[in-house]
Amino acid sequence: MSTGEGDVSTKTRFNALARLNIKLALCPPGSKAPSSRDSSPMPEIYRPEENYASLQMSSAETPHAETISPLPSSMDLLVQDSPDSSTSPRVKPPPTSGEERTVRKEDMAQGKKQKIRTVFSQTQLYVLNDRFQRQKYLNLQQMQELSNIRNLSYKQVKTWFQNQRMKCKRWQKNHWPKESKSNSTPTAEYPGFYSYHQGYLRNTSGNLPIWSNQTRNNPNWGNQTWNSQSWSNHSWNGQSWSNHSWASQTWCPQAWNNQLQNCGEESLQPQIQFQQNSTSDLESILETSGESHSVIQQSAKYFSTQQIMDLFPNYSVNIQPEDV
DNA sequence: ATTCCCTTCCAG
DNA sequence: CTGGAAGGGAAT
Repeated sequence: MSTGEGDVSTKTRFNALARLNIKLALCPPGSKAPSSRDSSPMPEIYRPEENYASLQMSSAETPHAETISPLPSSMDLLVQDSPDSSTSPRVKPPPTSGEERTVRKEDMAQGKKQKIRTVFSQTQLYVLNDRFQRQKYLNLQQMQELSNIRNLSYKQVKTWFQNQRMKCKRWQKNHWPKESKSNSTPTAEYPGFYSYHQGYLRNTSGNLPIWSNQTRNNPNWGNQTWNSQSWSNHSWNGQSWSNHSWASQTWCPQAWNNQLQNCGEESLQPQIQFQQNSTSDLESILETSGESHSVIQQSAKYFSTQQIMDLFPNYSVNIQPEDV
């Protein structure tokens, strides 16, 4: 734990992108997308210092470097993020100089460390979910790349994926407790994706403010139609994920490793598919950086200004300061 | 090193 | 109170 994440700064591909210096004129649908920028002026998330430095982002922040408690392993966490929305990943209400909300001194005294619960932004969750849908296990490199996309630490990505797997697994178990010997792939309908009540994402009830069904999706969700091939050539240059990782999944190997198997087929169709060819991943697209700017333009249709900035921190986005 | 699994405990 | 990020332990 101490050493924990080996967050090697791998942010390089963005440099190329940054040069493009694409400027977008965004017009959020209804100009009210995630208006709820509300109170918290500078949302932020924790992230390891390793990455922290390079991505300048709206550096203006760092207003009050949240003094994170004496958390040993959270020492590597820094606060910083771009404004996103109401769900802004703000962390830990400031200890409030004056009234430390009784920070469980007893616990601290007992050696218990104070936890800080990060709240990921919508866009971060979107990227993560988007990836998780088609890939349940990431190798080191992939996690690092993913973490760089949105200023998350490797550790956070890893933890998030682990938690997602457990959540999905739990959900599945509850929904097919009796695996009627059906050896076939347990088509789970894990509705967990996009059901983050904290944000606007919410698929379960068809309440998708931002990236609602933009059509453009092929009816084959959860089918290995486009998925299978897209991932097969996506190369797992990582080492052992194929062997060790998913082979060890005892409870439901097929569902998991199936890089394409997504836990919630019909339940989560709303998803933006910028280009439904080789890679539909936001991150993947970004990495290729070639046609990235079209992607951004695309995304501008569905994301709010803040979200765009959130997703493409290194782009100079021409935004209209529409905030409340 | 990773994973699963359970637990802890904060944020909403 | 719940959801979920993170801590920690055991197994691999």
